Amino acid sequence: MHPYRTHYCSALRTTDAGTTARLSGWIHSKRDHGGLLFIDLRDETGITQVVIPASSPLMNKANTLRVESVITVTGEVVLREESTCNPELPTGSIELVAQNLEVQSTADVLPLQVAGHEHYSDELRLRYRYIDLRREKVHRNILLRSSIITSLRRRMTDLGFVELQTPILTASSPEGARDFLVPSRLHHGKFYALPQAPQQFKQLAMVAGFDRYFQIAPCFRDEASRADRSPGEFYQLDFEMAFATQDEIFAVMENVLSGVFTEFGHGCEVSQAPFERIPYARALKEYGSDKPDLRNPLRLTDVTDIFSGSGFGLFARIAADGGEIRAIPAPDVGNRPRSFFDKLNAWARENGGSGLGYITFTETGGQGPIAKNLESDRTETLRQRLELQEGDAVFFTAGKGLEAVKFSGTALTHIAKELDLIEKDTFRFCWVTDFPMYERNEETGLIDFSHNPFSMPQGGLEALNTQDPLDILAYQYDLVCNGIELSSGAIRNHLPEVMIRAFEIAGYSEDDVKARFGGMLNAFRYGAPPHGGSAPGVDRMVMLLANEPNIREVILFPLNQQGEDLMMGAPAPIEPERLKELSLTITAKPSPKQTTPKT
RNA sequence: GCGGGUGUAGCUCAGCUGGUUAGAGCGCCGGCCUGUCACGCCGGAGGUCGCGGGUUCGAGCCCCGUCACUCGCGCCA
Repeated sequence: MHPYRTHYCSALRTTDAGTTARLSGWIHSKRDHGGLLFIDLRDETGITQVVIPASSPLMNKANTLRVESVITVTGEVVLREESTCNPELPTGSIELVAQNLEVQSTADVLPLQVAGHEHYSDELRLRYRYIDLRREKVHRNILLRSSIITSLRRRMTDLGFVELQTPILTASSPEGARDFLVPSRLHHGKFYALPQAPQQFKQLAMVAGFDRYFQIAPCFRDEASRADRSPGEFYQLDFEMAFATQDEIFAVMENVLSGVFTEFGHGCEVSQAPFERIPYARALKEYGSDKPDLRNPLRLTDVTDIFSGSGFGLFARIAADGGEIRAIPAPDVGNRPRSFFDKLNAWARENGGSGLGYITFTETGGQGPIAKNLESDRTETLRQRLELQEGDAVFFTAGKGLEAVKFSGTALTHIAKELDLIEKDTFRFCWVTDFPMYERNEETGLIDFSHNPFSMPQGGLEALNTQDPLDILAYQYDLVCNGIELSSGAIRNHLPEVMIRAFEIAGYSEDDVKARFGGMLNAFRYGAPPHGGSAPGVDRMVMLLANEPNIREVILFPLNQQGEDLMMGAPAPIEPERLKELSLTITAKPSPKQTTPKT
């Protein structure tokens, strides 16, 4: 049809000079010099400068086009004069002199500009996501995501995993989050649920004799969002292995994630196998978190014994009350002004702590409000235990229970950031292992599963029958990278009697278990292999590799913080006929306070 | 559900201690320009200062309420 090859906008080089080329793309920018018009023509691959000469009959047509209009230009590839080359562009030594210009589509005045690096509100960007996605950075993120997923698939396949598709319309599952429900038209009054994870299906695939399964799996949870947690839906690299030990599962993840992070981590240092393994109990003790950030060189130290019965009454009382005093070393802060410590103290008060006491060490011993009241031999013991010197300081968090532990972890991270101690340009992975099987529900006081109810308890049936449930650990592990939880996984419980007993401890009767998970329970009665797996989050992986602080930057069409799609207008009310067909009635929204209806 | 931040032109923002006709950059429209590459120069249009109420001689600014967006807490194994 056309006598010329169609090129991409990044294709032409000096060697193409003299040939005729045909380029299609968006008008990235226009520079009108009166008698001479330059157009930067852009497609996904790059930009080529198009020139419309003074004498050209195309001038009028081209003049009326706004940026982001779509055109096809045919013309001669011409070498630029040396002084007019653009070294910024791979195509910068040639230009296309237009002989024909076809307008494919004109653009209205844009709500946001594609060229340039202007900052736009998320609301605007999401409403016009199709324009936003033309912009270089976010477009590159989405391409990166595609490459990462391709790489994950290849690496899993190379390790002998097969990709299977599990159902999207399924039954409600008990995994903790709220389900998205889908009303059934054919089954009056009944609902499907969208899967929070393919958990039960992948386990059933193991029972079905598939040895190694994986899937880039969509997961749905009706919970609030965070900057690193998109509302509604997200993707996991879901996988499961038959006859695998915990170490074998770790080895797969270490291989795949080390590989992917090295491949896409643009030179950042990446943890190599084996990743450090930190038992849950130790993670809380040393990091105050079940998501340790190994880039942080600081560790927590328990100094409760030093303050117990000491002259510093506040901490002595907390210790006597069963609380804990935790110390955070702050090396080389002796010359910081008082305001540095005051600022940290203020931060603590705003972030869930009652304050952040400290002692600074000088040649005359401990200084500061705490040191005034603490016996000097205790101060010295403290200094020695934390291996601190003159010019260093130590911060304290004090309190009782998990909340206090978590605050100590938050403070540990904050102080390291303030002191600029967090290692840069590196991906530090670790496993957090040996999660407790059960925990006490703070509200009800009853025993609850602390993580995945389908995990195998360590010690099996005997442990369930003989130990305090709160002491039982599970073969349950998290994969953490730079303090971000990438993945949860477990060796699963594949023994019906152990499963029934495990649920019994959490308050489910055998009949409950049969009613709710009958499918899986039955399956385990016909020969089930021991198995386990994990499911690292794809979105978070891409976030880390794209170095983006917000998960929306790596999702093609993300929902906003409230879980709405501003572009498509979702969620939306539906027609009364559809409700009727589904036998559904919408009642007024229950409201805790009286609100005036909008007019 | 709760707490913080933001809301001023199509967009990004400035706007002093409450004081005359609310500004800039980009974009848009018109004009000039043959070597620019985020072209340049000249001119122009464009505003319910999120919305409602209050205080005041006077409110973009202060107070109360409300809405939207966003960050965090709760929630999410």
